Amino acid sequence: MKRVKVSNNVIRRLPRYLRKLDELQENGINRISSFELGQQLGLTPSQIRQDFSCFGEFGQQGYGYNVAGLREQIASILGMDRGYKAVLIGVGNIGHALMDNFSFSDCGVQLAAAFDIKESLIGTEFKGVPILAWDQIEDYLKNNEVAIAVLCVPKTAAITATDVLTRNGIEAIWNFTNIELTEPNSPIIVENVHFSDSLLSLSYFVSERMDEHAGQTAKTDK
Amino acid sequence: MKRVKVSNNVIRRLPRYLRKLDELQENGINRISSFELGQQLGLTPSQIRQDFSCFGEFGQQGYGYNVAGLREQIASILGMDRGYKAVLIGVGNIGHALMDNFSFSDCGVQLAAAFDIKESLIGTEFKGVPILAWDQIEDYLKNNEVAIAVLCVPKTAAITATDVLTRNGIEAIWNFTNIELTEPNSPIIVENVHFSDSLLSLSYFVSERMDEHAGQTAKTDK
DNA sequence: TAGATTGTTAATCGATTAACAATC
DNA sequence: TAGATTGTTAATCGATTAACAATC
Repeated sequence: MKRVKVSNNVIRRLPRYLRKLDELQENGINRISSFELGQQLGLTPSQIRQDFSCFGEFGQQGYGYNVAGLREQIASILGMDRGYKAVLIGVGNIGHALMDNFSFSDCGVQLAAAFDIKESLIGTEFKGVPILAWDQIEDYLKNNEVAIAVLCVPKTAAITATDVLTRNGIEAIWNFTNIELTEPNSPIIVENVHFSDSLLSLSYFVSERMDEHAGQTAKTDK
Repeated sequence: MKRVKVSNNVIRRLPRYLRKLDELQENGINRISSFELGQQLGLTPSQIRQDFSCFGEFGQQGYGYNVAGLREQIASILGMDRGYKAVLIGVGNIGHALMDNFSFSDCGVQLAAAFDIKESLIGTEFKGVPILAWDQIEDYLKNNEVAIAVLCVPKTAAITATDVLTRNGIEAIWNFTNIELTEPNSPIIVENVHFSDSLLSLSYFVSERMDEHAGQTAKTDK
């Protein structure tokens, strides 16, 4: 596969392409042009073709793209076919919700185990995923090739947990704590899920809208 | 307040500024330059000054920025001082986790009520937030000025729920379902929290890293 | 074949960075 | 005052859009 340096913007669009292609496939559509795809995603056909061209030539002139084929290509680009293993750290509210609701396998990731310090949880299973003692994490990581840690511990435990995980060969942390983990020196990949950032952006857009509206009203009133 | 058209990139950086300023304040630092702030956030001083200049003049030559003052300005830009009310729809796993763990008030948002269809939940309270019957949502929205709906229902209920909310004057939806709600015609503001998009990006970065490493090893081997 | 649509090169647009006069 | 640092204008860089030859 081509691996030129691809911009962050392109990478963030890939999962959206994937979701749209899945939807098209569900609806029995097996062919689509960049024009039509652009319409449905609010992007220009040019941009879509540029995006894909970072990774190869997936279309056919005069025809467009085969939905199933393109879907598989993008899935592969995203690494969904690599069978990455993940461990979940901290089976509290958010951790439990992820185990219950979120389909790791839909992303091609295998949730292999969860870890907690709570005695009543240790040794149990949830949806087929064993919950183990946090004490055993180092052993576990030595014996299993785990790429991703899903960090769901309370704020106070975040730094220590990250240290342990990093020292034991974890490649990436999917960070659900509100702590900024990204250290300049660390080679670990961190993907933050900052709920508050998301809500604050929303709040901004609402405010912007209301101010616009207020401005218009004022103008009309004159 | 200035309300020129501000780019999305700038808006997405505002919550990060806020978090950093909160952290500085906690550490008793009450003055910072764009240079130092840039260092800590991995941004250039120029970018930071450009970003702030979209909204006003918050600094002072030769001194820098007052941390507390700047913090309040950004909070205000984000609309945190407007007391927006929110309702949460669907007290399942993720809904419950949000009510339990997430501090709406830290974002200046008041979670006024939650709604569900489950009999055993209706009429109860969780952390001071009443859980009401979904049937009563229209009434509730007519009698309360609610800006934001936090959508935590199962996929199958998402579209219907959105329709009801939109028709009853909700300004914005904070969307935790995996459904793409953004309709081209609808004037409603939608902020998506797509866990899978986030994990897939992470998966991409891990794959990229591994391919790079594999490439280097191959080269070294020659 | 003619029409459609790709992949890619060139043009445009917007965002980031650099530079610097203003000034605390 | 001299040094520091802002806000802003200009320069650069990168991403998006447009155009078009290639070709299915």
